[in-house]
Amino acid sequence: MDARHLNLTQQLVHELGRSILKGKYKVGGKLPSEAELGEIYDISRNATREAVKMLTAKGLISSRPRKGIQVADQNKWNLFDTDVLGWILVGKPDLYMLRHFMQLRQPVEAQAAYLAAQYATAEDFDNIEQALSNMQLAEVNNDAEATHHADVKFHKAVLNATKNPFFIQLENFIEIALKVNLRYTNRIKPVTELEYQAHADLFAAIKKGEAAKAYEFAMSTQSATLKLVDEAITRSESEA
Amino acid sequence: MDARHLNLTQQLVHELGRSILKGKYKVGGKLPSEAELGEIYDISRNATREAVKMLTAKGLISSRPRKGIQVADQNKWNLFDTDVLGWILVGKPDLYMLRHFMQLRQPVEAQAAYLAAQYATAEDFDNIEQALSNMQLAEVNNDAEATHHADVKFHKAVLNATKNPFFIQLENFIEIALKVNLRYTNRIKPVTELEYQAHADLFAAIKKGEAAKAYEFAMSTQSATLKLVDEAITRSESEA
DNA sequence: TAATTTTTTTAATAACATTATTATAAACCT
DNA sequence: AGGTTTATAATAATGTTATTAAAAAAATTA
Repeated sequence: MDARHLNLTQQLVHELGRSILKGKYKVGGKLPSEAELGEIYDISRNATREAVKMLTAKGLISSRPRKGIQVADQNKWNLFDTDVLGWILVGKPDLYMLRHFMQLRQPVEAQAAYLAAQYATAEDFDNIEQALSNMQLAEVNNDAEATHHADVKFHKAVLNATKNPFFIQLENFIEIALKVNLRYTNRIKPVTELEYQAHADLFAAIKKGEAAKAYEFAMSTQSATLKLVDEAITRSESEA
Repeated sequence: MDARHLNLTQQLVHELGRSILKGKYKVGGKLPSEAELGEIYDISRNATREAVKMLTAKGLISSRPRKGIQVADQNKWNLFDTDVLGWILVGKPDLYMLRHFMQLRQPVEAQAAYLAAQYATAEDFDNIEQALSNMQLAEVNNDAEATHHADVKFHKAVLNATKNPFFIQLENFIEIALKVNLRYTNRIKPVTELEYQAHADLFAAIKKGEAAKAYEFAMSTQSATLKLVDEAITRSESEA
């Protein structure tokens, strides 16, 4: 799991980041002091301090003299940070989390499709098309992993085509959203067919520059998934 | 400008962050080495290193042995980080940047309104309503600053009402978007009337739980602004 | 109760040793 | 000779240790 090529600081950042998102350290609760952390993980205080600073920069913790290091309020967390998103996966994403992802993903994907139809270049078309053919191939071979991979690539390519740095930045968000989705796919969406066709239709609209149409395609696809998630939640709540 | 209560590390973080977003250090270009930075800003190497780590955590720079500290690719920047967003303002946001903001803001606000209509609590209603009355008062008094302040508060209250951490996190994004907007308001939108009414209509829909209606209200408001920005860009491009 | 002292913890500096990376040059093979 | 591999040296970050300063909470005292 842990890449050994990471330097000590980054190793500790990931260790603590994961721990916080797993709930080992509670929101508002205290972490061990600098000295103690250094002791526990057997690294110097300076390396420890650097890790603390990095986590502070990501909004996960705050550290003040005499108060020590404490987990910050969740609304301070930089949820769009690649690392933090990754740690969410390591944590315990549930159906509610999946809904949160989908609630944002829906309008983002739709608008991205709209913008892509307006701003995509020939290179973007190539990228999207390649992801698409990979997806088709993977589906024919019934290769779930390859399908997922192509899916991620497709959506990233669309985001890239928007030429909007905010949407491009959301690549990470979409990637993690897809991973969380994957985790629940069996439960909420038994049928994985027709995935390719929906993506192909979206691409066709983008390539023709039909922004409104692309928007509607993306919107309805995401809307369908969101509906499934809502239903799954309703189901699980009625069971309990 | 610089708050003196910030510690040295944070002061340097802001100094360098602003410099990078102002373009003083170009993307892919090199910053002074750790030792040099310490020399320049007259702080120790440890404090410098901590600042470098924080900026690394925000995706602005990367530092590797022998290569030195260099400005990372823009697509690595954590654009949704509060600090980074703030530094964008200090930089030179132009109409294109405003468009980028609006392109994302539009669907986010619309979806937020939709979700708020579903999930808002009595407390949320109070918060939104209070912002609304502040806005009305400010408009009557022709107090631009107070209007802006109430505007920010209104949109933050709506985002909060979604109960979705991702939307709540986007408070910063919306706040900066509004500030960038404000900077261009005179140029792109000479008439600032009817602001209150649009917000009041949106709140009414949210309070009645009419999600689809709230969505449409927000969408059309944002759409109108985006259109104005698009037109302003077309105008300025035809002039040049 | 209010002011003061103590104690804990981070903030900051300094000096030093290590490791990783890259450019350069030397050696080595066709 | 030309190209490839292999040492080597230079550079800059990485990491450690030690010490002092400042801040803030808690305990003590007037």
